[in-house]
Amino acid sequence: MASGMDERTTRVLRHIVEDYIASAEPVGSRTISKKMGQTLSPATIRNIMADLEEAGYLAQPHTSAGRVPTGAGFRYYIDHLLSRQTLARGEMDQLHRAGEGNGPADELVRQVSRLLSNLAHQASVVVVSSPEQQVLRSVSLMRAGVERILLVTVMRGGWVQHRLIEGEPDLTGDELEKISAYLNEMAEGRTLLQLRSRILAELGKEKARYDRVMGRALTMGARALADTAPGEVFIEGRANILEQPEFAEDVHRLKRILRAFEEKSVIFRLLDRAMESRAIQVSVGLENTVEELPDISVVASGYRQGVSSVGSIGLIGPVRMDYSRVIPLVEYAASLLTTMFEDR
Amino acid sequence: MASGMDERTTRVLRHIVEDYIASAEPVGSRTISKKMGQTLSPATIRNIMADLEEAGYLAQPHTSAGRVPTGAGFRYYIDHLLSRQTLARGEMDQLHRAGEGNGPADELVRQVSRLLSNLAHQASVVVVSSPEQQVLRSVSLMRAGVERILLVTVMRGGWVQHRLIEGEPDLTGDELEKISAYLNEMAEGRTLLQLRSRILAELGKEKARYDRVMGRALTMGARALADTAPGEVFIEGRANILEQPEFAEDVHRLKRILRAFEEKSVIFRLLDRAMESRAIQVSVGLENTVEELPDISVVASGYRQGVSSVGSIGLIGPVRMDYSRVIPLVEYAASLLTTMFEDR
DNA sequence: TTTAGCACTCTCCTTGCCGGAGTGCTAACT
DNA sequence: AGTTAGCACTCCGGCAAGGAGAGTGCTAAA
Repeated sequence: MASGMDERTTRVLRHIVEDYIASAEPVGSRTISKKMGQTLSPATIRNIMADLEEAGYLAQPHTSAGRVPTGAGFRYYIDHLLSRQTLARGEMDQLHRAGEGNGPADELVRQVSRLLSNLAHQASVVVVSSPEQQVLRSVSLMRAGVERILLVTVMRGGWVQHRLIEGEPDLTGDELEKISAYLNEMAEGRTLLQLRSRILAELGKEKARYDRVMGRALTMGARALADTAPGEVFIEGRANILEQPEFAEDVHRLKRILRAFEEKSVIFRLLDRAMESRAIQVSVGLENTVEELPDISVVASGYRQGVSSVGSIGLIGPVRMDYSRVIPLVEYAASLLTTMFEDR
Repeated sequence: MASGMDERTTRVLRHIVEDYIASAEPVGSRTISKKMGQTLSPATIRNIMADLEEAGYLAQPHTSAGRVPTGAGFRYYIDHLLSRQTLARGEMDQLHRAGEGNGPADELVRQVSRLLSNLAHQASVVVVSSPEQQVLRSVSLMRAGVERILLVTVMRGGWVQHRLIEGEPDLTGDELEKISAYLNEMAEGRTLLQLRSRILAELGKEKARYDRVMGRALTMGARALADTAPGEVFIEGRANILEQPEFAEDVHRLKRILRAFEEKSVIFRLLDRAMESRAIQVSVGLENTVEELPDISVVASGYRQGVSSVGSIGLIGPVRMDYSRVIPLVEYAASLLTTMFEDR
């Protein structure tokens, strides 16, 4: 049914969607007729529009307003009609500079995200997936208080994380260093997951019971890694979504989305499809997996550390987005993150 | 001039401010007369109101609206008329639970902040001042990539921080551990500031030139601590400010404040007065130090680690805030943070 | 000094009206 | 058979007029 449209019809659809993206207002037959160089009269366009409406791609807010693309309309546009804009040299450079600077990984990621947000006039989100699958570069145990030990892990790619181990009897500095060194050796080059199972395996062996350092290292490691860490979320450019009239007008909608931004789990759900897939993902309105936000779109792409995906970056905004511009932007940002983490 | 008001006048002012806080609408003489048990007629109240307006405490949006307190009116109310509400048992318990749980310090602070925001229906902000003045518990150097070393510092109170040292020639794991151990010993119990000057002092000495481990430790330490870290900002409950009609109506104002939330430095400027002082600080509208936000209030209080202030927590919202409730809330939250960091 | 009374002002809501934009349908045209 | 001109119709948005409501300032009396 979707492909049962002739070329003329799809051209009309394309113009409607693009005009609506630009103007945020229902678009009428007259406008489209002009835009297509008068080759068809408004009346003809109206007929076509009626067909498109019947097929579910357009809707009328009320009789005798213009037409507005539906979710399905946007979907069709994105899948079949979209012609991507090429990014301006300057935009690419800006993103590049943001990502290639010096500084800790999280800071750089934040900057890229923020810039992306400003360029797209949408809110930008980065999720860093739970580091379970990531390869460790080094770990260290540090004293963090009375009966508190901190396990710091640095991943390949420069990601730093720490977990608190509480209620651990005090150790001398020397002991702690030894245990730390032992764990570090065991960790390097393994993923967190691998490290955990390795520790559990070692714990079962005889030797662990007799070697004090080793025994302590293993039990502490096991405790620290027992529960999986949740991963992180960065949201930048919340203010930019006020640029979009759909949010500026409707406080209720704005509130819903701001609330969603405060729930990490919601953001995870929004972006997790993109995390797995290699290609860019666009979910339009109702398609997205989060019931609370049926009227927003997410454009996101995963980025990788070596071969394994470690997170994703994307934009969140109203369904009416300039996809032809926003999709290349997100793709470029994602590839930038991938290269950022490559040589680290 | 301020104290040149008789008790009756101030009572009227108080009622006006409180009514306005509750209703968000200009309040008229009739309302106040009723509220004061008819002891004075509306006409009398009107006279008093006229006096108050002349003195700068009230304003009329237009002839024949009611009166609205000015910034000065709020100021006077806060300084002289305010009677604090006592917190509900349940609210205190909630805050307590949020702060006394297990987990890393930043996580707990976030939770407290968030809860505070929800209880007050305002956005909540926590700043953690640059840790220069804080006492170190332990430090550790970790490998973080090719020619990258990570310096992790844990403060008393459980605050964790890390800085990247870039372009550092590679070391064997063993060397790194030794250097780390050496630095750690030197750091414990000192503030970052002290550690830095200590390092610089040692660097000058002869011995550093001959002892390889020591030399490297000192130069790396010096490099890592060369520039001061900026401190951190957590903002929670942005969505809650939409509860306030003044922001829900006025998109422009909302945008300004959301933008401000994305600039750490602005938040620092907003809260730094509170950081130094021991008492709670309330800055009303124009009083606050940030030109971009002349129409918002900040209620904030510093919290301490031992004797030195290490940050502050507060609320940001419209000038029309329920100070009698919000001030005790912020105070309690601040004292909670102080005790949280005490036994860590 | 307080208050009742009154005229006045201003906002806000409702109502009614008009113009503009857009549609659907029909009949004529190619 | 598809396309288009013409036309009647619908709906929104803006604007003006009018009335209700809330509140004020002033004056004169208590």
